[in-house]
Amino acid sequence: MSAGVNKVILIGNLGKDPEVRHLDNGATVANFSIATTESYKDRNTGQRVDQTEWHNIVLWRGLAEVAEKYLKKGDSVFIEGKLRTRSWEKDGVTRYTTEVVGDQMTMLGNKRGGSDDNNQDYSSNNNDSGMGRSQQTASAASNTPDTDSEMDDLPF
Amino acid sequence: MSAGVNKVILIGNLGKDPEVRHLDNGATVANFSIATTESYKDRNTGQRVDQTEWHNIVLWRGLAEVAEKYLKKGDSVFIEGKLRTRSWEKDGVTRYTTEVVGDQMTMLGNKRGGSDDNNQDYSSNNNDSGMGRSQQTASAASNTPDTDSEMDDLPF
Amino acid sequence: MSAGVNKVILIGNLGKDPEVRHLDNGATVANFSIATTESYKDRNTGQRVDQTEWHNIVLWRGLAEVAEKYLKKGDSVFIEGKLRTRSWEKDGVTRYTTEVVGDQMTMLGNKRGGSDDNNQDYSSNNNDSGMGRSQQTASAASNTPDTDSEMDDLPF
Amino acid sequence: MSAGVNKVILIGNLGKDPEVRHLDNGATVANFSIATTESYKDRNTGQRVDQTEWHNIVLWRGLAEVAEKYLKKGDSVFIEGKLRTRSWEKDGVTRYTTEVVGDQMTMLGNKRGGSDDNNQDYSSNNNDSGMGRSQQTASAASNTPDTDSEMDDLPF
DNA sequence: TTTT
DNA sequence: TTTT
Repeated sequence: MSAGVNKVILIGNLGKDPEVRHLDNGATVANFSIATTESYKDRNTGQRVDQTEWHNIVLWRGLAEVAEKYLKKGDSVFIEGKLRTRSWEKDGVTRYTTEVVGDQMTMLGNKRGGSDDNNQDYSSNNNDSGMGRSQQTASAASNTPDTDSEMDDLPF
Repeated sequence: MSAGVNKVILIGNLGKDPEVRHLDNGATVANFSIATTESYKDRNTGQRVDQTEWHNIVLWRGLAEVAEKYLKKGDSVFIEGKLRTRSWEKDGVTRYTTEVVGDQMTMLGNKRGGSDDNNQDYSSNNNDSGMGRSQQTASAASNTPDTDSEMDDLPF
Repeated sequence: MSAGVNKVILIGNLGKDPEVRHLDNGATVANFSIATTESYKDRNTGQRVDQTEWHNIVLWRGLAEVAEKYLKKGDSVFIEGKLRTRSWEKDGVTRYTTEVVGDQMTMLGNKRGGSDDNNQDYSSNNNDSGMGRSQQTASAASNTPDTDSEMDDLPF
Repeated sequence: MSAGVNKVILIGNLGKDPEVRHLDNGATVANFSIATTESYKDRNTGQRVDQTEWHNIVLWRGLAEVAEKYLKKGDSVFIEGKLRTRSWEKDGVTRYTTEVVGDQMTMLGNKRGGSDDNNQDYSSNNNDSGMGRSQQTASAASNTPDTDSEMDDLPF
């Protein structure tokens, strides 16, 4: 349950390879940034100006493992997720970082060849990351039994 | 896994009370229509014209039960789901119906009072429909053990 | 103004080349279908089953011209738009067709080579379809002055 | 044109009344925060925990004026927009703030009565804010002629 | 830091 | 009718 809706939909390119950490509790987390660019005409100069926005993406468990395995700098991805703002201290100053915690990801191609052949969608619910289901879930949350989605074998 | 993205986001009002069926296999399904209205200025007359679009919504299991219990004609809801077109025969003619299969629902208020007090979000993954979790899941898919989302007790 | 929200977000592949018509009033309209595929595990057989959904896309004016020029069978596109159900008579029977009227399109690559090089976004508001703005708008709605979006030269 | 997609969809409640500024160039800008709450079950305690996320909203021109006129602390709104991260200096430290720049808003009701009667949608393109169209646009960008959307008098 |  |  939750009050309200918190949804982000992005298509952009990775600025660098993902940074992936394997936590002590068995969970995997991936961090990377993707860029979206909007261009507009400057009122005064009449010139086209590109404005690039960088989005911090966080993926957990199965999605993080897919990112680790398949995503590289420059790749194009569709990310669906939610906004989350974290605060942290540095030099006695509280700082805030807003991230997009992804729960759905589709790889949209890269320049390494075979762009469309890799166009697949992953969600944080079903753990169909190509390495086999149980393996997938196990590495995402080691002490969680892989019975998380009996209902996703129904087409609705 | 899936190739592509199929997502619908609607906010509209129910034209009638939901029709709810309890299937033999224990599943519950709710059907209702919601209206969204767009107004535009007619080029010739200069008059404002309202154009109302009706959307056929289908909800399964826990969401259907929430709809049965709480949704009435006129209520405003947020629905997130996917498009699905079904075909059926009638008088030897194949007909098509496009529906929105909801996987997320938020009630946005009604005119019966208590609008905001009821503003709650439901998803087809967690079965938090107010009647208790196990009960909820049981009625949605009778022979499915209620272990569907050990991971939703993590805030990410 | 409009009451409610009516939004569709799709990523899929064209089943055929777009059908493009140039209307007498100067407007261009493009029609094509895109497929999204979801796969699920059949409860009884345990087999993976692919379920493909076909979406009827309609694009107007500038977007239609971009489609005419750049989209081909098999191409992958991101489409954002709204649902619209039309009714029409045939043999005395009223039939309904639900379409997605696109107002935003991003080409996500194809198999003809240069996938990412063509990854550009178009909207029904700015008419930046690569052939020059005024030209674009003129063909989209011949008797409409190209002053439609002075505000889109601001980056917010 | 733009490369990629940058879209945010929120439904939440205002934490305070909007702060509205009327700039020297005639533009109006509104800032406010809305909260979305997600609840999850803590693994260890088994308790339900509410996690509230605050989103910084920025609205310009017509939307800002609608916010100034109609939105109050506690009100529920639907916001569609895009993410934008700004940086600013303070005490020699660069700080970042991520905001949602809204381009669509629907008021979903309040506790002051008349919830549904006020359920209307506004966009940053058409300036239909109830005070009359030209007035609306004029205050949003004083030196911009009100010819911005001849095409929005077509229902597609 | 990406991409067009 | 596409795609993986």
